[in-house]
Amino acid sequence: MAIQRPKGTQDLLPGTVEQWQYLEETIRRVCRDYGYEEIRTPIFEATELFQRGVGQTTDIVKKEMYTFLDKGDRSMTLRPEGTASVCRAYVEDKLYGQSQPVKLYYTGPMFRYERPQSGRFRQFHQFGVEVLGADQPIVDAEVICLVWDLYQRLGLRGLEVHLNSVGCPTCRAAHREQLQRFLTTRKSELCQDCQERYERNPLRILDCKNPNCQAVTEGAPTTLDTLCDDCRSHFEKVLSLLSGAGVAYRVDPRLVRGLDYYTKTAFEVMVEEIGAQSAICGGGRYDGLVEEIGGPATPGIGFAMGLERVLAALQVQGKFPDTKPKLFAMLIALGDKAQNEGFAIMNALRGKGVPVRMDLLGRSLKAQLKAADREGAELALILGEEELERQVLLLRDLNSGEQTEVPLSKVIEVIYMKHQRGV
RNA sequence: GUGGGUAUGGCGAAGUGGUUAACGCACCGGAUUGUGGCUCCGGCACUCGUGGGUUCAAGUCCCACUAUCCACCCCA
Repeated sequence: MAIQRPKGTQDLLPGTVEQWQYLEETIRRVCRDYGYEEIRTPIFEATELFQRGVGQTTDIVKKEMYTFLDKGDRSMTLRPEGTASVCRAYVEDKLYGQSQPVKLYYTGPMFRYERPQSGRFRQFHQFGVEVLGADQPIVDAEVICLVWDLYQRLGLRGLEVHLNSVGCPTCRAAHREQLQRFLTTRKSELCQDCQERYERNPLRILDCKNPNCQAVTEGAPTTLDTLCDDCRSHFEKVLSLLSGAGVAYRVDPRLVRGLDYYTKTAFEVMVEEIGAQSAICGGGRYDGLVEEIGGPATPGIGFAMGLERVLAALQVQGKFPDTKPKLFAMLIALGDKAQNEGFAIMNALRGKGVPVRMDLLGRSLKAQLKAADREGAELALILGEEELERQVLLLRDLNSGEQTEVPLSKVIEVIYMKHQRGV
């Protein structure tokens, strides 16, 4: 059987690629407007970076990484997300020495070994933003506003920003203790996974989708209940800034992000109608991450957006602009000599920026006209032996059917002028 | 990793055991010789994901494998 692409990957074909380009262009424009600069990091990194950065207890590290040994027996991993790499670069390339904060963005493929389904792939694409070196709540708000603004520019509707604060290490410890105390008598009612989470990472029990666990945790203390004064005022400031900016957010005390590095603000943007995987963007603050991977203590915040999912939302909402490239003229040459002459004319016109094409299959006049029509050409430039003899070219308007003769010596000029006038 | 659905020409899609595998779209060719878009005519699957099995006979039944889709876990 013929070789097929790896499971969970996709070939992006003409017709679809234009949609990606549109999305990417919009992203770059927003980033430029907000003063974020692009960073490009390797697509694979030392496995240890993700183990330490993303966290040993996360699903990503436990079961989803594409890890391999290179020829020097070093363990390498195709990046499952972008934040760890950006922080590594911040440290390795000493970006902390530049004026702070450093505002970066990236787009590119990420890899996770999972069973594919709607909105989930093994190779998928993310656009992400990271701000390093600023701990003020205004940064959290700006980053969320950037996301919101991007969606507005794309024309997406029905979005909801879910917001929470998971606190700092201090209040997190207090929360952990309170939560464990709350659950202590009903621990046996929890699902298998949550029983394990009870010791390792009780916070995640709040996020369990099992209806039984949700019932058990009804009324359990949330991270919001146990925030320290600093975290609380930080969160409140973020909320008030977002309200002022007109962002439609909803505080969700049970929102817990799947990565270990988050502190304080955590958020997700959800959109219905694209299937079960409705999170279109996720992010938050990670004030301990840079230090964790060996850099100076540096606050950070960022998000990652799944481009496949954004495109899916644009698709169902019918928000793509028309991007079909428009053909202006089809040059139809009949016979070998005419082809030589026609080819030269086509090149001259192309040199002046006029979109012209010629048949590449040696087809009949009829077939070529048909093709011109199908490709939406305004004009057909017909050059046969007869015309060549008389040094003219037939100029046929494909909309009206009108046909006139133009001397070969004036063709370039005439067509160029018509193109300029848009006729 | 677990569960369910589906696999027929480039795409969509009939076919519910029995001679030559509907149809639509797309594509190609033609309808007086060098003229498109509409119309008409014609062409386009020695074969039904792969491998076994049942049967006189299988695209149609059974088994396995593979692929794909959807869902769970989790996430983008």
